Amino acid sequence: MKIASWNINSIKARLPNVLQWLESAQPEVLLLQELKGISENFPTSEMENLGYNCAINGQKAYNGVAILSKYPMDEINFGLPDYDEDQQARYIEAWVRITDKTGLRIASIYAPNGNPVDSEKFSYKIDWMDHLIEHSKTLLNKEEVVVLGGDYNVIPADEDCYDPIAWQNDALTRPESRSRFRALLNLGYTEAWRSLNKETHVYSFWDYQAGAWHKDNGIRIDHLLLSPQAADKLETCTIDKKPRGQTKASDHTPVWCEISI
DNA sequence: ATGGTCGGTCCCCGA
Repeated sequence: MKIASWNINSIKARLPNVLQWLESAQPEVLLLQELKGISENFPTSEMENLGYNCAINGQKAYNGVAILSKYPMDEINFGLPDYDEDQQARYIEAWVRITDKTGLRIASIYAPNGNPVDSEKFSYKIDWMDHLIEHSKTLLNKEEVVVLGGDYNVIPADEDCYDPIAWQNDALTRPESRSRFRALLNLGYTEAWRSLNKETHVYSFWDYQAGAWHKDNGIRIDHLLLSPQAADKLETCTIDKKPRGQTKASDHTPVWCEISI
C-alpha cells in the first residue's frame, strides 16, 4: 500500500502536475495540502477518472486539505475534533476501507506556518499542534494502522535544513515547534522517512525565491507519522524530487511510503 | 547584476 503526501500550493494551478504524477507514481492514497480553494471547486471528476475517491476539506483562497484514495473512505473527520474555534481548513481524516474487516486511518495535515514568531500566528501554530497532539493520543488508543501525513511546517532537526543559522529564529525551527513535533514521536509515532534514512540535508521544500531549488537550499517539513501498528509494516519511504524540477512546480515535492497492508 | 517567486484575490496577504 503506497501512501503519499504533497503540498501542491493550489490544486487549480497544479492539476496537470498532480494528474501526471498520479499516473506515473500510482499511489493507493495521496494526501494533499494547500488546495487554496473551496471544496466545490475541487476537480473531483478528474481524480475519479484515475480511480480515486475524494474527501475534501477546502476553503476560499487559503489552506485546504484532501485525501484521494483508490479504496472507499468512511468516518470522515473534517477538522480536528474538539477544536471548533479553528476557522482554517487544515485537517481531514478518514477510515480507508480495504475490506470489510481491514483498513487504516489516514489524515492529511497542514499545520500553520507560524511566522512571524512574535505574532498571534505563532501562538496559533502552537495551539493547533497541541490540539493535534491530543487527537493523536486518542487515535493511538484504537490500536489501528494510522498514518498522519502532511506539511507539519516543522524542521525536525538542524540537519533537515540547508542553513540552520539563517533559520534559527524561524517558526519552523523554534524549540516550541520542535518540542510539539517531538511530542508526537514520544507518544509512539514513527517519522517514516527519518526512521529508514541516515542521510542528512535531504529536503521536501524549496522556496520559489533566490534560486533555492537550483542551489538545493531546501528544508524537510513534509512528514509521514505512523502509529506502531503502521510502523511495524513500513517497507520503504522516499522523497520524490522529480516533481519539484518540473515547470509550474509546487514549492513542495511528494513524500511517500510503502506499508505492507 | 544591490535583483532573483508564486498563487489567490481585491490593488495586498500568505508562504
